[in-house]
Amino acid sequence: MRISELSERSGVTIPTLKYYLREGLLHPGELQGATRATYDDSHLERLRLVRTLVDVGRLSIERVREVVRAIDAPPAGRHELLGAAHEALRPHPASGAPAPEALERLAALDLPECAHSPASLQLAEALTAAAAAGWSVEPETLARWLEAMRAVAETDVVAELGEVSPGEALRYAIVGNVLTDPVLLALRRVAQEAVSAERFGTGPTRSPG
Amino acid sequence: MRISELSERSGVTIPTLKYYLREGLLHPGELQGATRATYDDSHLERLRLVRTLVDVGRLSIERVREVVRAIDAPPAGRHELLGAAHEALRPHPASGAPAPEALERLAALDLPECAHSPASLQLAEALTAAAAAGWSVEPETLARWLEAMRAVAETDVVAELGEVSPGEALRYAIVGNVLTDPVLLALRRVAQEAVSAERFGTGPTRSPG
DNA sequence: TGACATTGGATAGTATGACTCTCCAAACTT
DNA sequence: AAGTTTGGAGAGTCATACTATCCAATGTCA
Repeated sequence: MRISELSERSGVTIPTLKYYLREGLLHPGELQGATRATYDDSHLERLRLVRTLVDVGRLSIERVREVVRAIDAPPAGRHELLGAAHEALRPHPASGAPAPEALERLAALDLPECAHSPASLQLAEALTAAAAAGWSVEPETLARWLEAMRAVAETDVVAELGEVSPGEALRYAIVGNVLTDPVLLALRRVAQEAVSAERFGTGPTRSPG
Repeated sequence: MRISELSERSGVTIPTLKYYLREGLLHPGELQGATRATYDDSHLERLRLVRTLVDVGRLSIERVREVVRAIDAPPAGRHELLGAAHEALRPHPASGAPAPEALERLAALDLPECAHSPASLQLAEALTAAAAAGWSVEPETLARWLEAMRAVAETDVVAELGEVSPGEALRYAIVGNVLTDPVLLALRRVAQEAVSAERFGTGPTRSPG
């Protein structure tokens, strides 16, 4: 298909398509002369990925470029794949390096390959940011939350078991996390409301005194 | 204290402080003449809130303004408080209104006051966005995740039980969610790695074939 | 075959958000 | 009295993510 059809079918304007091509978010179409190129389903799929990362994941264009490059040249091992996905999804740098005491706390969770993975680093950074803002997460709380997230992760990793290519598995892991992170956080809020309703009653208005 | 001291102690530059004052993120200091005003600990605390929301929560300035207004004029009821907190923390509008089928799915979770809370709406929107991007979350998965998040929420709401003012409780709920959402997501990734390691072995590199 | 639309590619411009800078006169400090 | 600091207002800056314009070379269709 030509660029105009790609634009129509993807819902992305031609100027934006050209921008994505320039920025390396979209691989070039097959050139058929100086002023003609054709695009195919791989471009449509890529655009869906890009729009998901941008709209839902709020990733910057630069981060999206990292993601598509990783998907186009994925690591070979299953485990490295997950690391690459988590690396791609790391939150924007808020406060910087994790505090030493945050790293120590990871040891208490007895995880495999503790402080070496992107996820562990992410956790240490999140704990550091919370501590800096005066919020402490108790060790028991952290352990309990980890158990809860383990139950969630059981569901997650099952999805990556299929015999697909590394690039496909990586894309799957990234898109899956980007799309379901908001679901998970919304479920947390819903659960908070449920617990609150149980404790304080479901009546529409109650004064706190 | 004067603005220069407020700047030093908070780590926020004077121009930015003036900007926050203009934008209503920071309440005015006590005027003591045309060119003098004093600030106190309430300003320091407010700045810590604003910086947390901006740096960790990535909230826009406009959203932060909503938050501080809500904290300054909070709803009276305990339950409305949580709703106000969730309203403040709603994700940026990605795809818009939730699909009808997403709303139907909430009914299957047998929650109190299902489709009326900000959190339920957030969940419906997240499910809609996922579906639009071609990702379906199975009902059993959703139910399982809800159970997991309920365990998390038990810890959360306990923190709001204290006999504090509504404004303080609201601030607590908002800051708590903003600071621990990243912790929770990082724990999810860590758990994914743990599960992956269990299934595929902990060896540093394994080819997928 | 020739007018006219489309394309790839390059360059420049725009909109938004979040600051940051500059001024000014009126205090305050010394 | 000289010099610094302040509150307040307005304009300027910077980054990000597009969006618009131009151009010559095709392609298409009457």
